[in-house]
Amino acid sequence: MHVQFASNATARAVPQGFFACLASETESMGALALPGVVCKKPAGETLFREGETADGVYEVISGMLRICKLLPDGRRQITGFVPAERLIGISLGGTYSYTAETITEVVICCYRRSALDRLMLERPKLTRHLLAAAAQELHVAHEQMLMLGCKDALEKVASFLLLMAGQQGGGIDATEVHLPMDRHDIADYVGLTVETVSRTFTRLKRSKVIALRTANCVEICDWDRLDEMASR
Amino acid sequence: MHVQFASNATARAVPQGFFACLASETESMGALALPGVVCKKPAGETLFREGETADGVYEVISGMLRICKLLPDGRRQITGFVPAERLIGISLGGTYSYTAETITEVVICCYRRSALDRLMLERPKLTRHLLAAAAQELHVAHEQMLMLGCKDALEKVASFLLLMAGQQGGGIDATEVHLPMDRHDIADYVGLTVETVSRTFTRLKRSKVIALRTANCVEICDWDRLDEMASR
DNA sequence: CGTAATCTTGATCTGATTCAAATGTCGTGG
DNA sequence: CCACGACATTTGAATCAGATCAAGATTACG
Repeated sequence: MHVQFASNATARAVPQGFFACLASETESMGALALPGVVCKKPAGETLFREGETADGVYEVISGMLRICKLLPDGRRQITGFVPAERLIGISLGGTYSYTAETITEVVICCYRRSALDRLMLERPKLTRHLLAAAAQELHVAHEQMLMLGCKDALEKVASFLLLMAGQQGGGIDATEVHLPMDRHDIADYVGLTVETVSRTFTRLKRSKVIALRTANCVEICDWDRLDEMASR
Repeated sequence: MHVQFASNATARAVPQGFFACLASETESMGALALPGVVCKKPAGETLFREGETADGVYEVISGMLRICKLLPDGRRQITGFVPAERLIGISLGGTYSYTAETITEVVICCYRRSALDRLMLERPKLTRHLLAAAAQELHVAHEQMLMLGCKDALEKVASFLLLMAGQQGGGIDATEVHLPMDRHDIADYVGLTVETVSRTFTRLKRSKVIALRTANCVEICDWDRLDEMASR
């Protein structure tokens, strides 16, 4: 496969869904060369900022990023956490409409927007795959709006935990959920303050629905009640 | 153009962006027949519900719809108001992830998912157009999350008014903004109660930033201050 | 007109924020 | 290994923005 590795890249993980989609196309296998560049970034780095010209689409291979938007006075909304196998940066306008920052060390694969644009015209399936990804993102965004607008603190935190548990894969009953982000990130995601998030965690702890191994490792003890608490 | 008109259809408006995209494709103009069905719906009707199998994509020709999601206990989040020239129902999963209801009488054009799916493989530009629409929706969704999670009542209502003013087209300085939805809809959109929305309107009125011709016709008197109040 | 709905206003209550301090965790260097 | 400091998390007490409950005022409509 025709992939350039950047500076400090690791070859251990191979891009999954997106790349697979490209590889499986029967037509013009010879000209497959989508110039995806795999590279590694340390935790706490900015991949791109809201407003910058959107010249790349990224696939997360391992690690986690946060997507956020800021108000002029510094208030921050985290609109999503992006785990492995997901794309970021689909925007198709001239500029990114959000900022992407690494939470952990990540390995990502970068595709240049210009190359993608060219390919999309030749590869209907690629475009459809991107459309599917966008539709999925949109679905998640709608769920989050429901949470932000309607739910109270307990419901928000419960929903957040279930979301994390879900995207941690591991299937049902993988009771150990690891939270790579800090309380401040969680707070900005659910639209509460750090203090309220912390209080809510202890509330869940006291009611024996969860247990905290460490501050960022949650054991879910009672899935059914957590589900109820999330109000769906 | 090959369009069927349903029962009580009006021919006055011709589908814009989406249709135009199809028509402008050079290839296979003969087989252009995308079976779009134009029809009229009265106010207060449900176009489709969250969870139903998503078998259609709709283009709004005139009028306005609301997109909403419900919690089991009836709490409602309106995730968007859809004006003319916009698409609803891009989901690509098996089911709609939200409910669409008419606020005013609307004229819409319905495209069957199956037909669209077939066409997408032949028409890269169509798929790209859908992708662009999805990306735009995603951008708006992110803005709304920022609003729901970070802003206070005044900022929310100000943002809402600016959004409505903006999508009312009419260019800048079209100070008359018509609000086809009721206060309850607005409340569920910005994540407040009807009472708080009402109080906020009077607050804006007293500070001479807006004036209310009627309950659903707002005159924006001071754009700059409204802009500040929205915090961007 | 009169009735029902929507919208506005007022008084009170409450969940979340704010401010402040204590506790816990981790890495560094003595 | 332990002491120290920096930082994240938790807890507590006071305050406040928005919700709730309860009337009025206004508009729409048969």
